[in-house]
Amino acid sequence: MSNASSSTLDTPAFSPLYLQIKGLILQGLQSGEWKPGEAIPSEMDLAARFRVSQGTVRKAIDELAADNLLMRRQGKGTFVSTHAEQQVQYRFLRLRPDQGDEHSEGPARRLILECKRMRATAEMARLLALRTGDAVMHARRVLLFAQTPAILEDIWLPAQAFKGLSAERMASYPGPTYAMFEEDFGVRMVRADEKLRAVHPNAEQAALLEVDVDTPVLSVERVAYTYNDLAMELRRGLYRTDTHHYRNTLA
Amino acid sequence: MSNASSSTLDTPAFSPLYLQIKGLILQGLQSGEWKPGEAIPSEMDLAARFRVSQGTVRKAIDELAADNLLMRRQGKGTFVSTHAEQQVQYRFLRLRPDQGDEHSEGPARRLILECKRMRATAEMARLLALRTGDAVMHARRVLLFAQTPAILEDIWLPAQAFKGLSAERMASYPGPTYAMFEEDFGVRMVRADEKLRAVHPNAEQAALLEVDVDTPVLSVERVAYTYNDLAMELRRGLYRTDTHHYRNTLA
DNA sequence: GAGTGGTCTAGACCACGCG
DNA sequence: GCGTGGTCTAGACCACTCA
Repeated sequence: MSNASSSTLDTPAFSPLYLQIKGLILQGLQSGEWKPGEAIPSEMDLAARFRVSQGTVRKAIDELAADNLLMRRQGKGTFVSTHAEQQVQYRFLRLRPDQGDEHSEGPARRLILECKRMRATAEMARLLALRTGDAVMHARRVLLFAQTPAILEDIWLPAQAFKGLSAERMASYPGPTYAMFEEDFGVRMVRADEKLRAVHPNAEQAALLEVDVDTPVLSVERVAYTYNDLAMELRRGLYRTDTHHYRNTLA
Repeated sequence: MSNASSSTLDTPAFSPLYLQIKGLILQGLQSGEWKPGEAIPSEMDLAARFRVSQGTVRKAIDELAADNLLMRRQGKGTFVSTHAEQQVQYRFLRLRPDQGDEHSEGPARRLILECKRMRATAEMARLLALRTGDAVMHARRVLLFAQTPAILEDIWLPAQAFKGLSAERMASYPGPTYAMFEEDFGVRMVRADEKLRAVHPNAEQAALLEVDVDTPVLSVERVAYTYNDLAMELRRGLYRTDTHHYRNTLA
C-alpha cells in the first residue's frame, strides 16, 4: 500500500495507512459489496487483501465501529450495522416516556396519512442537495404510543432513490422505517442532524396530535445522511412533550 | 500488574490490563493529582510506573481521550481536559443562532439575579443524590445574546462542595461557569444528561425572557456529573427558540 | 479444534513542538 | 536535537462461537 503522495499541491494530503484502509472499507460499504447485517471479511483477510498488517486493519475497523458503521462480535466477525435487528429499535428517536423505562409502551403504532410525489421547494432542495423543482416523495404520518398520538412527522425523500415508495409499504413494514429504507432501497442512514424548537401547532397539526392549538410542542427538523455525508432525508416532526421528553446526553 | 481476580463470586470480574490502567489514571484525575489544563506524565513514564508496555497505556489514554477527559497534543503531551481555554467555549450549550456561524454573536452577557443557600426539595435530592433538606446553593441568571435575553437558568449545587459561591463571583468570572467551578471549587463536569420539553413560561419567566406568556419556549433540565458519575449540578433552563435553535447530532 | 476478534508486547520509524 | 505523541509491524496468547 503506497502513500497517496506526489500531489502537485504544497499540501501533501498525507494520510496514515489506517485512514486509507478505512476509506477502502468505506468504499465497500457504499458500493454495497457488504450489505447491512452481513459480515465483512476477517481482519486477516482484509490485511492480506490490502497488503498491510492486521493491526492497521484493526485500527481502521475500530474507527468505523466507533462511528457505528460496523459492529464487532468477538468470536463471530465484524458486521455491517443496520437499523433492523438492532436491540435498540428507533436508533435516532430520542423521545422517551416520562414514566417507565425505554419503551415499556411497546412499539409505536403508525398511521400513514399521505405518501405522494411532489416538487422540492427551494429550502428542501438546499437541505437535500437537490435542485428546486426536483421530484421528491412526501410522506406524512402519526406515531402513537399507548394509543395516544405523540409524533406527527412529514418526511421528504429524493424521489430518484426511493422509486416505488408507497403508503401501503410504509404501513405494513414491521420495524423501523430506516430498516425498510435499507431493505427496499439500499439506503442506509448513518448520521443525522437535528434542530429543535418550541412551537405552537397549527390547527391541522393540533387536531392530528389531539392537543389544543395553544399547547406547546417540540419541533424537530432532521436531516439524515447516508455514507459520505450525502443528505437523503428531510424530516419535520412535532413531538408532544406532555407525557414524554426528548432525551440527550452531553459529553 | 496482576489481574483483579480471586473474587468469591462466580463472575470473575475479569478486566483487561488497559482498563485497569484506565481506572488508575482516572483515580489520578479524581484525586487531583493532575489538574485541568495540566499535562499528565508521558506514555513512557506511565508505562514504567504501572509496569506495562507503552501500547497498553496508549489504549487506556485513547479511551479517556475519546471520553473527553484527556486531550492529546502531538509533540507536547497529554493534557487534562478543561472547560476553560477550550476553543469551543460553552461545551455543553447546544443553543445556536439561526443565522450566522457558531457564536458570531460573541460571548454571552450574564445577569445574575440571585445566588443563595436553600434546602433541597425531595426531587432535587433525588437528582443530586442528596437527602431532602440538605443545603444547596441556588443561582438564577439570564444569558443574553446580541443584547436579547435568550436563556433563563436556575442552577442548584450541593452546598458542601460549593462553599463560598457568590453572585459577585458568578458575575465577574470571565469565561464559562463550568470553568469557574474547576478553578474555584475543583469540580470538573465531565458529562451531562438533558431532558427537553416545549412549555409556556410563567409570568415571571416570561418577563425575564422578554416574551409573552403564550410564547412556547424550550425547557431544558440538565443533570451534570463529575468523575465517577457523581451528580454535582441540577440546572433548569428556558431557552427562547424564536431566533435560536437547539442543535443535536445523532450517530 | 478451527476461526474470529481482543489483548499485550517490543521495537522501529515518523511528525510535531520547542529550546 | 530531544522528547512527545502517532503510526506500523510481527508475533504471542486469550476469549468467544460454532461445528
